[in-house]
This record gives sequence, C-alpha cells and structure tokens, in this order.
Amino acid sequence: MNSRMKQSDTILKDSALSITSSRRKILDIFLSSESALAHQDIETKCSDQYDRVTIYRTLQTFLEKGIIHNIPTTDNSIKYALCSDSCITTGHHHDNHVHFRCDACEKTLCLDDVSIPSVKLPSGYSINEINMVVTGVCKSCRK
Amino acid sequence: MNSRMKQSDTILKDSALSITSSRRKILDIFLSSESALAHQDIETKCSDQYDRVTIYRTLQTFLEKGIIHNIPTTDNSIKYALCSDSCITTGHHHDNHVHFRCDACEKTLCLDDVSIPSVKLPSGYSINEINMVVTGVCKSCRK
DNA sequence: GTTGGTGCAAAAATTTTGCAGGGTG
DNA sequence: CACCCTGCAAAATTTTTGCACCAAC
Repeated sequence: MNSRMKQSDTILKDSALSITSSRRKILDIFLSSESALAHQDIETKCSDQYDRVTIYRTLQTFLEKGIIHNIPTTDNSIKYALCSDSCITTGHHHDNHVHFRCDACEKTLCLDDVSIPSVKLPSGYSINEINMVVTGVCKSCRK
Repeated sequence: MNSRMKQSDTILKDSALSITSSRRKILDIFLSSESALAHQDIETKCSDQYDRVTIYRTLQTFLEKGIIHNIPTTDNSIKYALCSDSCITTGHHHDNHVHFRCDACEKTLCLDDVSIPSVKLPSGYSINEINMVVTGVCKSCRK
C-alpha cells in the first residue's frame, strides 16, 4: 500500500470498494471521531452533503465489508464504529472489547483496551459473539 | 396481596397502575413467554386485539415502572422482557444477568442464572449499568 | 364524579426500493 | 466502455402526538 495515500482510500482499496466521494467522506468522519456514531450523526456531519439514502447504503456496505461494526443499544438508535485493524483484516468480525455509553455526554466509546471477560453459559449453548455495553459517566464528564 | 389474584393484576397493583384489559393481556403475554419480545411480537400475540398505539404506550409505562426492561440489540428492534422479582420491587433497575440471542431460532433469552462477570474499566469511569448479550446457538436449537 | 387509559386519525420520522443518470476503474 | 454508485422519487414501515370517548377507582 502506498503510505502517502489517504487512510480512507487505503481502507476502501483493501476492502475492494471503489473510491467515491461519499464513501471517503463518511470514512473520514469515522476516522476522526472518537465515539460511535448513529446514522443521524453522520447525516449531520456530512452537512447534508449526501443523500440520506446514500448514507444508508454506504453504512450497509461498510458493515458487510467489516469496516465498521454496530454496537447494541437499549434505545432504538443503531450506533456504528470503526473496527480495529485486526478486525478489518480478518474479515470475520469479532468485537472483543467493551463499549461504554456515557449518561452525561451520551457518547458511546469503544474501550479498545478493555477486553470482555469470559462467561460460562449452561451446557448446550454455543457462543458465537459477545457484546458488552457499560453505561455510566466517562472520564471527560467526570472531571 | 391476595394470592388468588391473577399474577398480572398483582404486578399492576404493586406498580400503582390501574388494571385494564390491555395491560393485563400484554403482561400475560410476557408472563407466558420464555423469550424477550419485540413490539411487533406483542402486536401479533394480541391478534390485533389492541391498538398499536396502546401497545406503544403500555410498553412505555411498563418500562417506566420497571416491570419490564429492554435488551440491547444490534439490529434496530428493541426487545423487552419481564424483570425478575427483585428487579421489580427495587424500583431502580439493574439487570445483572446475561442475555442470549440464538442465531437459529432468533429468540432472545434471559439467562437469569448467568450473572455478568465484573469488568475493570480504566480509572475515571464510573459504572451505572452493565449489559451483556451473547449470540450463538441455544440449547433447543442445538439438539 | 374525577382521573386516567384507549382508540381513532393524522402527522412525523425512519427505512426500503426502483430507476435513470453519472462517476469509477 | 462496462459496471457500480448516487440521487431523486416514492412507497412502506415505524413511532409520535392530539383529541374525544370510555372505563377504572
């Protein structure tokens, strides 16, 4: 990969996606955001530059390619976040880190350094994926 | 509480809610379901006996009273499940059990016996609530 | 009888789908 | 130049809100 390439372009190339203006923009938004984003957030950050439908389709594409993952929420909003590098390259997606939702700033963060503790299920259950979402007050709001 | 009372009536009384036909019905549906239910599921099980709007409002009321809790999902459907007894009486809601979503039958179960392992967050974060959702194949589908 | 819950109607918001035109490789 | 992506239009679905009537206590 050409290291002078934009990071977003590299990611798109690696995922065998054609490089288009909207994909680049949306990817850049994720790259520069430290928190998970809802469809709505992306629309706002695009300053309505792109059609709502395009955003739906782009997020769908990114999900399928494993570029982003979605985070479970208890409200009905789906949040998306960039996958870590390892996650992108493996193709098959496994989030093994904890997600944190701050009740104060309402942001959802990926705590990449906090791995999900193992859990023992009753016999008969096979585990595919584990999600853990912690709510509380984040470091920034605590200050 | 009169022990000959319907269980649903007892729950409603304890939550200081007036007993109405729809509330009773919806509560009975939860009481007799072993898996978490989406709004849509409830509508179906009501055989369209009640207005869609009533179901929205009833679920909202139950949530506020702590009779049911909602379970995080990665799709946009919100799932609801009955709270355990302790949960109802305390008022303030804490789910400390794991939820399991089966990829085969697509049901979401409360694994009441599996408590969520503790997790250590970086300093500066305070924890309010923890949700853990495991996906895989459940006991019944495994057979 | 008063209060609060339900049903109906309608609006608002979200998500999906089809198709023609335009950009990417 | 062939194919895929985007934008626009429209439909379908989900959720919210207002109001008059009816049931619960």
